[in-house]
Amino acid sequence: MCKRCSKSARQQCVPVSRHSAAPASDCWSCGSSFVFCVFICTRFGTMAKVITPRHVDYAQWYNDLVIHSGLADYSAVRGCMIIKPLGYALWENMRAVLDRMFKETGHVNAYFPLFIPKSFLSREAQHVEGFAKECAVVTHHRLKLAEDGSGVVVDPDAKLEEELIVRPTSETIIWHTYRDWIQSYRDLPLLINQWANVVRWEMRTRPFLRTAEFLWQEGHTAHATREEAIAEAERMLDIYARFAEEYMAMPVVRGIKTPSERFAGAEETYCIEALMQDGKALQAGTSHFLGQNFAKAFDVTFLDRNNQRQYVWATSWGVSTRLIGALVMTHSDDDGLVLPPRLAPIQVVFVTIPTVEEPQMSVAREIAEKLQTAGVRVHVDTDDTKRAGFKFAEYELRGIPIRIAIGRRDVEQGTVEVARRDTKEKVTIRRETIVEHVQALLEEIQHNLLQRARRFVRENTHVVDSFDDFQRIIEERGGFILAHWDGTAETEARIKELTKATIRCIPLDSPAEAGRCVLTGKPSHRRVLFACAY
RNA sequence: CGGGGUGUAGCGCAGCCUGGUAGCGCACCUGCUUUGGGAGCAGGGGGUCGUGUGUUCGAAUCACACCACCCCGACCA
Repeated sequence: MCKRCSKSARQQCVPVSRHSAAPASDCWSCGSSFVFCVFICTRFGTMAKVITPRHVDYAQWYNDLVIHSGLADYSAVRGCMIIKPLGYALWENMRAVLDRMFKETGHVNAYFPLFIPKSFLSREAQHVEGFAKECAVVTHHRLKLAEDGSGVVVDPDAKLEEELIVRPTSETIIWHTYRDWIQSYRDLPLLINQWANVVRWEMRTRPFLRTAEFLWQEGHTAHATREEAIAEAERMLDIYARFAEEYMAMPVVRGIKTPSERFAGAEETYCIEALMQDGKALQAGTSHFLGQNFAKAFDVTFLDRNNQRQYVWATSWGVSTRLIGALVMTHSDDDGLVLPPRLAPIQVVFVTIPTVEEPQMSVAREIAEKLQTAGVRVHVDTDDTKRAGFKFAEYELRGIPIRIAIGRRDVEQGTVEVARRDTKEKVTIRRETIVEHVQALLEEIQHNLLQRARRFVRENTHVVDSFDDFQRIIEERGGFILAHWDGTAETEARIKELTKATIRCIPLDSPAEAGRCVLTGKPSHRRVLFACAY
């Protein structure tokens, strides 16, 4: 694709080599040098999947990877994606871990309607303002056959009395319901979570990162005191951060949002921010202290121990399938996905060489069974229509942490070849030691991914004191910038205008430090985290 | 919502300028030979050329309109 004239790059003939970058060249149409993706010709052999290398075009790499790895597919509906079995299995694993963490902290699951009466969205002014522009609206409830036989049309007689909004989030309908559920301090706290889909009619979409419909969980809690609600919001943020680091191997910065980045209707928005490989930040989860805003809008009160009527205090918190995008952009490389073992749907895959020959298959099955008994998620490839080399590339593309290859020589010598996805290293080991070796290696890969990602964040976090440096770093390298800010929305907006960087958060662990605003020079008492964001 | 671009086989593209009834690579199917990093050879199947109207003896090709999608901005978990 040419950035200037938008023509596709002309196909070029390049011998098959997954490991050499696709060459860039001048645009064949307009002659500019903005071409950033040249297709690799397949004439020289099977070149099933082509992924644009990251250094050529990071956004294209991401799109190629999501499609070719089998995470997701484009759909017939604009802005909506199909989550394929691999992507969905990842989501199921994330959901299982988070669900357990929620339940361990006393939360229970429930399900509220997809449709929300329009009038509900008129209740909390700020909240409405935040979502009104991107809502899908249901106006009719019936179709009929067109009179000219051309298909079906909306039946004008089936107009809804009150239009329904497809939920962009469920605060309104949930708080409408909580009004009936909460009478007394004995009904509190109310700790409910729901796993659901939501719709936000976005202008521009990207697989997993921003789609019109997405899957998420939304927790909605009610509390008797302000302090308890704040503690809840912080506790859930902590769970998100722990999940990101311990399971996704993705380091995050915990912080609070500035007023301009705050959730519509919240008094305080907490967030975890992650840094992607291209130096852009990604909000990976949010937790909100909603104060009494929704309690007041929906008149949710309780009688306390002193028989005093009070409004309840609220929180809401969520993570979405966006986490899959975050996972991809944290660990994956030019050869495909790299999945952390704790979330990988398949942790170890067995490939026999040649294809499916005995006794290699029997050996593979035997070892696989031992691993499975030891709690490892394994897969034995029994497909006899593809060759070993093809399978190697395919499983690397799909991010499986460990591949075990068994050939004739291995059978003779009582060995197997173990290859790890994160470093691409291969070792030949004795068959008897396989279970211990694999278990240790899975742990090491998990650990290595986190360490590698932490190093990346460390090397791309810059403490900056002059606006010149600020601009230069944002332009040349990206990454996180820790700088002083005078605390005003005007300065925040001005910096965004000049650099496209926004305040991602005010880090919770940032120490008090006297300084001067990087733009205005006005006094500041702590550094905030800036970055260009997704 | 502004600016640009593209619609031809499942995917990626050529053909269009200069109208004559559609082609290439991959994928797919069959057979043989291969098999320690995306196999080779031979044969084969598949397309109302985005939609509509017009010009013409004749339209993938020219004109107009419409639709869809993509990219770049503004907006956003």
